[in-house]
Amino acid sequence: MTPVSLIAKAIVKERSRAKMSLSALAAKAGVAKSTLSQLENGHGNPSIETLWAIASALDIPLSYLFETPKSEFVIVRADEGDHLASDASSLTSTLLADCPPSRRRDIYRVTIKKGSVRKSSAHPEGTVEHAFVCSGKVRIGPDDNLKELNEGDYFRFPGDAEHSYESLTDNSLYILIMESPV
Amino acid sequence: MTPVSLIAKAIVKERSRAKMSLSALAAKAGVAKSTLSQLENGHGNPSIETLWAIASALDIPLSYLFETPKSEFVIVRADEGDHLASDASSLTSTLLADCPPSRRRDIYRVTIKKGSVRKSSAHPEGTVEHAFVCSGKVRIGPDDNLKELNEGDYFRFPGDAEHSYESLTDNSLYILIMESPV
DNA sequence: AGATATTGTTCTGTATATTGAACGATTATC
DNA sequence: GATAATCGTTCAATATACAGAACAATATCT
Repeated sequence: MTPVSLIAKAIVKERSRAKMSLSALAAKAGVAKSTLSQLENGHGNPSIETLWAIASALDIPLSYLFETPKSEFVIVRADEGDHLASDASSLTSTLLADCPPSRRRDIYRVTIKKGSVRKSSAHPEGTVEHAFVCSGKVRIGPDDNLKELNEGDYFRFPGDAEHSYESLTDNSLYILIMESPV
Repeated sequence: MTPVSLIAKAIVKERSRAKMSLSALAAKAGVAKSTLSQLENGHGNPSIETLWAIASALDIPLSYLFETPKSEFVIVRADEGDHLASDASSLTSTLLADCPPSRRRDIYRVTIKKGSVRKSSAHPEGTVEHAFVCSGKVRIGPDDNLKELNEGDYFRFPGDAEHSYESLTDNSLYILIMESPV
């Protein structure tokens, strides 16, 4: 995959997300329509300033033009996971998620009490959430994909749909990592 | 800060890290020395293919040419932290770390037994580690900045120096997030 | 020391990215 | 239904990024 074709796809995708016409984006970015048109068709070899102008007009950081997205469910139970090689047998380490390039990963500590259900509306498209339960038992996930997690369980799910959190024990503590396209 | 000046600094820094001469890098990347020279001096407006070639020759992803690093210690005790507003009082959420642009954040689950001390040599410059203790008590951090962490504690520290992990209880479980410049 | 590479910078010709206008095709407005 | 606006593409002219050679300065040889 050549860099230009990657960029081409990214621009097309972002422009449709921003609901802008090619002409409008070109005008806002201060580049010629023809330039943008060629770019979106994967032709040419744009300069960095051109890309910068386009990214700014789209309100996204430059690096977002190089990423390749993905989104899926992953659940790793407390006793599961690919253990990494470790010289000391007293230590086991499991890679729960490797980070795609150019994404934000904000880290939260969350405590939740039994009784109420915490609803969260859909985050921006492409958002992914990672939950890791430290103590207690929680029911979590998109409304059509709720999972029950025990201590040590890890769950990754799309955050760009309505989802909820609920504690099934008196108190629950979990780490929430909110991953969003920058 | 203009994009070209950012790129200029990044290339200079990376080239010195790779211990390459300007001529050697230009040759490996397949671009003229003059082009590279101008770039490093912040002149011109490079095309994406030129940057791509240089990044490849430096063995780094393109997006690394746009980042601005930082590194510091942060520790948030179990009962500390800036709680975010929450409609339901049954839920408290604390932002432990917001993610700088263009960095990898790989997530690990780690269990460690009492007795041995797990040593880790220095990771690439700019690496930051986040540790969140789920159960047990651990002593963790760079050798000159070891911290004792209890359940619920969060600790962020530079990973580009020698550091170690040790369990002070029979068993400990913590989440380790390895943040690296990419 | 003398000779020879190698360092990074500056210059000029050429290739090409960018522009602005003209284009037909669609959609909106009256 | 006719007019007007906007859509995205294609074309010629211009601005400029790139390659290659010449350059002085430093480093590495015999």
